[in-house]
Amino acid sequence: MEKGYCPIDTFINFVKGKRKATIILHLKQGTKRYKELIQLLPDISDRMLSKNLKELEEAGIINRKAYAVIPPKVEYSLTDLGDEISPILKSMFKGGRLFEKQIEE
Amino acid sequence: MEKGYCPIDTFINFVKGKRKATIILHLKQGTKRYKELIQLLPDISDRMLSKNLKELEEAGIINRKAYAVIPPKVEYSLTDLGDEISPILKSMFKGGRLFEKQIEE
DNA sequence: CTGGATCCGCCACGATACTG
DNA sequence: CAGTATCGTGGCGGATCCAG
Repeated sequence: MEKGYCPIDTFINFVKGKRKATIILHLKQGTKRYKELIQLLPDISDRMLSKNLKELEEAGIINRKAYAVIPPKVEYSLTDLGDEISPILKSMFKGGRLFEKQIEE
Repeated sequence: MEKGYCPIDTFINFVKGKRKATIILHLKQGTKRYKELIQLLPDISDRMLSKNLKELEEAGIINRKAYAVIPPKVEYSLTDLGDEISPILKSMFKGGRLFEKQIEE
């Protein structure tokens, strides 16, 4: 992941893609299928969801489990690493609300 | 800041710009001048630093204090809001190290 | 149902040069 | 010293079509 940057930048690079963080929080609620995620994220395209899921998988944040059945069935869930970082996302969630609040003023 | 997204995305949008987060952490250490920041962030361009500083100022995260002297002197410091979110950045810092660790393996 | 492949527009970012 | 102006570039993200 690039050069000897600040770890914060590393973190952001893993999480910034479109709605990656939001995906993680949804998976924190439990295992989800592809279609369920699409419905939970109404403003994301197929292409972006699959791309983000693949990147999250490569980053070791989520597990991908495909069943060899017809029609296809794929389940996504958090890895241990995903569990470790989810509290950080939670605090970012709270932090984001601080900003939203001040925008209204 | 776009639509009714998840607050996490709001947070990321405020902080993602190249090395904005790193700037905040440096200012957490105390008031800094423009030139000091440039030296602390060796891989950032003038244009990016001034742009990020301006955005952070508009976001209410930092204060900009210019002195009408020659040569010019400008000091940057964190606002209360900047103080509030800095612990979140700290935890992102720790989270980033988790990723870096696993990259090596 | 779960994606991959392709094309394309837009914006963040980089490098350089210039100003009060 | 502390920026702004300008130009060029790469990659993110959207839309659409196709495949197993």
